[in-house]
Amino acid sequence: MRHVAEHVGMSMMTVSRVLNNESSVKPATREKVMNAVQELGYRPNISARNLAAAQSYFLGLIYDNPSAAYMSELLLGALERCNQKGYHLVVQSCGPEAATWADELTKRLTGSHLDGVIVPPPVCDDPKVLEALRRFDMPYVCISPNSQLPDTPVVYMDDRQAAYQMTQHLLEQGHRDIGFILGHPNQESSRLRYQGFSQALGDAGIRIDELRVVQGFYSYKSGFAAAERLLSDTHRPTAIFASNDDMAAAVYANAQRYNLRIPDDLSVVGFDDTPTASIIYPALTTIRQPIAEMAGAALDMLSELIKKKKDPDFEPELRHKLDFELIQRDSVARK
Amino acid sequence: MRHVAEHVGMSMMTVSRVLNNESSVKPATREKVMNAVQELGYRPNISARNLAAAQSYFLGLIYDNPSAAYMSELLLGALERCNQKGYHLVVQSCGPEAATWADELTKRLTGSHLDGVIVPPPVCDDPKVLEALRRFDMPYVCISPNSQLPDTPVVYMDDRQAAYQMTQHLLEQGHRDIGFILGHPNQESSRLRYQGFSQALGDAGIRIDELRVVQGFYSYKSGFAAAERLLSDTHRPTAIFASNDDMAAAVYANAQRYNLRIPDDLSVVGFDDTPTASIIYPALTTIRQPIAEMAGAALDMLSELIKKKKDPDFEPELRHKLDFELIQRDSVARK
DNA sequence: TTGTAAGCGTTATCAA
DNA sequence: TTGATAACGCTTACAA
Repeated sequence: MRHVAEHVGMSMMTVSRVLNNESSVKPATREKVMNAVQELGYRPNISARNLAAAQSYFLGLIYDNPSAAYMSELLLGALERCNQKGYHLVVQSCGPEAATWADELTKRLTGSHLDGVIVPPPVCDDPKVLEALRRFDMPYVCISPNSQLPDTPVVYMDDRQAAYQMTQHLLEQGHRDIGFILGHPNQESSRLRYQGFSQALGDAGIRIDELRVVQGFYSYKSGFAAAERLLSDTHRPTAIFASNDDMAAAVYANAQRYNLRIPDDLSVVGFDDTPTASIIYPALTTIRQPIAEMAGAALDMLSELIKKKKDPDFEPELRHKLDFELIQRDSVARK
Repeated sequence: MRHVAEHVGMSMMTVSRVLNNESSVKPATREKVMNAVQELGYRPNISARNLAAAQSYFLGLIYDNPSAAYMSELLLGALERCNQKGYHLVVQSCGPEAATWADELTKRLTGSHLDGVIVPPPVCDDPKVLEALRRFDMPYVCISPNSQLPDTPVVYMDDRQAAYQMTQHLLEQGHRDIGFILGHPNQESSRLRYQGFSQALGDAGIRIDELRVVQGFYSYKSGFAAAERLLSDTHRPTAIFASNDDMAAAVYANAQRYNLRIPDDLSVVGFDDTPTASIIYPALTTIRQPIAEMAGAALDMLSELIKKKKDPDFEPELRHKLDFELIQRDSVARK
């Protein structure tokens, strides 16, 4: 940095200010400095900056036992935005025991020099975790939490609306007798997806047959069992709406045992648009969750919150809703 | 750190030495310091350490357009080991144009304060990239590169041996007429897997039918086309060995169009053990690549290389072979 | 709008 | 085996 300063005949402070985009620099000076930086190929030393500014530019991502596909997309999305914004991501895995999430976190947070953390499900649904975070005065953003507390920054998607739209799609294709496989009872998304489904049916004036709604747990295995209940019935539904892609894949598997061809004998739709959806045959019609975008939005929000910590007048948005997309592939036939 | 030093009545230097595991500390002193560290809940400031030690504890992971599943496992594996060793991972995405990988890299490396980089495929197969790395005197480790140059540190798996063993498994189940779908012609793994296959056949005294060996490109789509060529034959093979799981999934899809039941009418095996392998029905017999372990091993090797940079007498291993695993599931039947 | 001086928390160096 | 002191490269706080 000294080189640059000498090169333009100014003090290091001016260079520093230019590099940090501070407003109190004359444009001409700024440009001169920028040129010198380019010319000399100068890059600031991150450690020195962090040390002096008492900021680490480290962001935490707390996770536990997630679906690998979900985690991977989240990670990639977060990583990319981090690179853009000059942050670094520290991925922290909590233990699998729900009771200790908060303790684990406390341990890791103590003396870690994180500027903020991103909290995806299911960790964000532990009130103790959020409480610990607040105790540390650590900025955080939750992703798709079960409940949206008023003072908690969140990034989310409208699961209810997505399920509603998917059900409408089935209805438009002439299906009237639709089976539904629920997600995990502890997760709000399950409830929302079911709500969207039943509301669409209600709005179309179709009475919901409770025998057609079976419990699943978002796992392949649970989906297989649920499909069994739906398909073993002599009077089968013409379409099945599985609350996620893994369970939809399980419906495919079980349908084969009954010699049912998809979509001719049975239409199937899923939710999430994981890689699974394109690799099973026929390719699955599903809802695309913008997971990577969520991570990006969460990072944006987090950096605002960090800014707010220094300048409390600043009032960042606390909730950000992202759009889903209904992806039509080959698993739905006209009835 | 001062607190700790005062607490044990010693200088900060001693504390520093204990924390860095230096040998020249009396065990009694070490223990006392450690206790104080525990008691006071002291955590070193990473930025300050990096600044003083002129090490960043940042490691780069250079990637481009990888299979999401592969990347995700690699990432998670690398991340975990990084956490253990006190490193941080900076994930760098190169552009998709092969011509510019090295340039991209040069740009990112200039002034970035990375201590070393991990180079997974396909980036590690660009000689210019390796050359650039050497020019920067930047320690690096390649993962599963196409060619193993003598002075290049690598972590790899024995693809040939794995394919050999898989073919033996098929042979043991009584299959004699086995179709093979090749991987991408530019990737050495394709060649090795095919070598293993043909060698196993040769060792069993079976002549290889060249019509049974069809080109694929590791993609679902290419696998589908390849399967078509194999299955449209009136005299069909009794088993198909696809060079990866995605292509095996495509064989499943195509088999359905011919009303072939797996494994009764057709046995199928894959390679990689991606999540796909467990989500398709019936679950796929395949080879598990220890991707996360490779990342871990690469990190170990990298930290040795970084050590060597300071202490050139030190001679770390330059190649590390990891074990694969043959995972038997439900896609192979006795013939 | 720019500059000066002090210090951020650690480790390297040299001396004891 | 331990300690004193000077960096490390940058930013904050204040002064000009």
